[in-house]
Amino acid sequence: MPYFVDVVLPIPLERTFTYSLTAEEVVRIQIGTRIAVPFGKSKIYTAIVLKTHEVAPEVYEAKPIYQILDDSPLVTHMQLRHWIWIAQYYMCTLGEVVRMALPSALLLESETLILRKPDVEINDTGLKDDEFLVYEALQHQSMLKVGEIAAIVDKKNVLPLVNRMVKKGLVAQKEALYEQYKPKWVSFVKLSEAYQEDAALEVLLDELTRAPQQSKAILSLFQLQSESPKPIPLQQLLKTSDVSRGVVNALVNKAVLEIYQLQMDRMGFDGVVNSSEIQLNSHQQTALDAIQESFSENKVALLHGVTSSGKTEVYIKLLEQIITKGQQALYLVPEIALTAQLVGRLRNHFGDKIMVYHSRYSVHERVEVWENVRKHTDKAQIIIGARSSLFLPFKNLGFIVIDEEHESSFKQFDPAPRYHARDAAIVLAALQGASCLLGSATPSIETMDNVHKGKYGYAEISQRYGNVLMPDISLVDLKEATKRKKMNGHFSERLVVAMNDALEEGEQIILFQNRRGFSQIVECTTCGHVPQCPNCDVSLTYHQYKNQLRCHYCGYHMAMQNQCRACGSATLDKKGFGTEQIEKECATLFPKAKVGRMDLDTTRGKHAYEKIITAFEQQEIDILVGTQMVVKGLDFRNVSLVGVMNADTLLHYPDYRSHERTFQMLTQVSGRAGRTQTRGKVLIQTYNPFHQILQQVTTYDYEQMFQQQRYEREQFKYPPKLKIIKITLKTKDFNLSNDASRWFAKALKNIPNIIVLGPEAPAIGRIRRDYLKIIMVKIGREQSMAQIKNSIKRIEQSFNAISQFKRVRLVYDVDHI
DNA sequence: TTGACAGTCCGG
DNA sequence: CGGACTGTCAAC
Repeated sequence: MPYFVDVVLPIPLERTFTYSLTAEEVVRIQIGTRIAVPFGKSKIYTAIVLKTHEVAPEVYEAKPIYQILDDSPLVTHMQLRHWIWIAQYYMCTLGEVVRMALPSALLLESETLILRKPDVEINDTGLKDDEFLVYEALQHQSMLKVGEIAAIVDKKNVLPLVNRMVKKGLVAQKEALYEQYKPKWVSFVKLSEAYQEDAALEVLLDELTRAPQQSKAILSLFQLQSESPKPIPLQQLLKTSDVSRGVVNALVNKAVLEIYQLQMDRMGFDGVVNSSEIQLNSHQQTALDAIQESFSENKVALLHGVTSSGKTEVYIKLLEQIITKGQQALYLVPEIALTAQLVGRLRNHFGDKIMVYHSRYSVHERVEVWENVRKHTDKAQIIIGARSSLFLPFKNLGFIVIDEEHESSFKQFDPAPRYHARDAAIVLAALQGASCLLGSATPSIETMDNVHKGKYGYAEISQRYGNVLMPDISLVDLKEATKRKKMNGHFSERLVVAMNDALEEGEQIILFQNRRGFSQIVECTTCGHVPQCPNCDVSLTYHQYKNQLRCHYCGYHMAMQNQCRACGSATLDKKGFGTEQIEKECATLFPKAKVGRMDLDTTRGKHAYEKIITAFEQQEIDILVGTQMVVKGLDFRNVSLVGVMNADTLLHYPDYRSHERTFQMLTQVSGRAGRTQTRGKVLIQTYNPFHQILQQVTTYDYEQMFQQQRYEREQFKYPPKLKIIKITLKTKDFNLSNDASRWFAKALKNIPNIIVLGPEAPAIGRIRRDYLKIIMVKIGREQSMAQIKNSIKRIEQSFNAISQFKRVRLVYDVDHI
């Protein structure tokens, strides 16, 4: 009887693929097992088993699989169900979800290797230049990867070259699968069996009197043993005793010591746990009760607590309860907020019951977290992570908390799946029967709307922890200040005075400059020419750290020019009002103060971010100038003044969320001020001091902001009243992009009960040589999303049946932010 | 997404 | 005419 297996491959194809299995293989495979399968002419991919059966495919012959990769399934049923939901809801393929979900080290792919043939003798004249280059390289290395060959001969497509050489019998080709994950082994030392008894030991020490280094090593070992019963790493012994590895080796040869290996996780925690019980104040306790009440009704709950009201303590209480029940918990944070501060605080409380998971981790570290979660080890009781931690193989998930719920970085933008981690987390919680808590000082309109509809539970903390007062926020009218010539660069007189006061008191200052003005462009002051990206419709931006001009969208870069490309004059000027400029102005205005800067440029390295934060915490920096980054959940005790350089760029951002986002951002950044007894001060510079949103920020009127925004969204047909699907068409041919997008929009308009807007060219009309067109589809809440998505997919099929449209790529973004 | 294959463009 | 490049199609 033949057996078959249906699998999903980590590539953007709708279909599943069927392979044949032997009777012996079929018993080793379950749903969720990884198997390696040949795909196409030569590639081998990792696939996930969806089902095994005995129905032979009719129109093709199934290939046999290559290899079974797991003894037990790597992916749980629950995960697969969740992933299928994501693929369906966000209109992408299951394969794309799989690629995103699995750490890349678990997704082995074959690589073509080019090998030297041992006994090939060649007269060099028979070889072409590039062939000779490859041949020569192979005399030094026994094998080369395709990419390496491309680098050697400096060509993009080297496959024809390789094929030619294989045909000539110069080289051989091989497909190899790499096991990318290598467990880390650490050496430990212990005393041999024979010397465990005291008598034997005494004899030994006597013998070693003439080998002082060796006895020093033994004594250090004793010392370490007495300090802790844990295994003693070899490295630690060497360090404590300060003897060389040779000395230890000698003892091993004498059979006094033994060295053994243990597999270690790359991430350990060896700090001190301060498990003193957390005491909630009455506001926190009331909130906790309300949350638990919602949970008992199986509702998602929102914790709406003003900045520094102590939301984290409430989370910790709930986390404690979950892990005592023997369940796992997930603590989701926006990518940027993964600061050492939060992790440190939770580690301090929970010790090594916590693991952290996010994209800055190496592939190895990610596999370790994956395995610990899958086995539900003690270390993986609580996972703190960015959005991708939703995809971990939880066994018994009891609780998800989504901190800073309103953050738009929870929505994935570029590669599919374009999912919203908050929404996907709520679905995951429902699947797993886990409770789900959203936390924010400035909840999103969507979430608050769900509260008002009674769909979500609600808890509020309106007092700051320790009854610290909310900062005093005032607006500074830039128009007025400019008219009266009271501006000094980008600083109003009021801001300068306030800063001087703060500095005199020895207090710290944060200056917030939003990202819009971050990048510097280069302009010729003679002819006005600004260097453009050749592939995209954007100006190149200047990057000081490499003295380069770069494109944000495609990565194109060139060296900084000395002369204008258009007119040849050497009058190039760097323009743009970024953090760097503010930093410079600060240095002139406040020569005695130490100024630090935090933006994309200065936080490039792995630890750069932490370094700046630490320097600021330890008050080595007086004034911190930063972009959005400074807004996120940081706790600085000594900051008494926050200055917002210009609120208007935030406000006038052209999308329906700009007002909501301005409120959130300004409220959050204000929250950085005055976290101790002195009342913090916030100065917001703006040309529109009478703008509603700014007024609402100064009066902390969330409710009014919410009511007004919800009303506006309803009037102008935006979420939460309606759902939005953004469809982007990309193609290299401008006319085609017009024709195709018009055709598509026209077809969409035949779907009843939806609103179709566009096609329209986005602000940046061309990226990576592709012309872009955008069509927005708005769907009423009462409509069936699934049905409408099906109709859209059907239109896509007819679209693709038109031959000229085949080279237009379609991108769906459901719940576009 | 990848790779093979066909069609097309370009310089010699 | 070969080589490089582009578009199109199938993959189990």
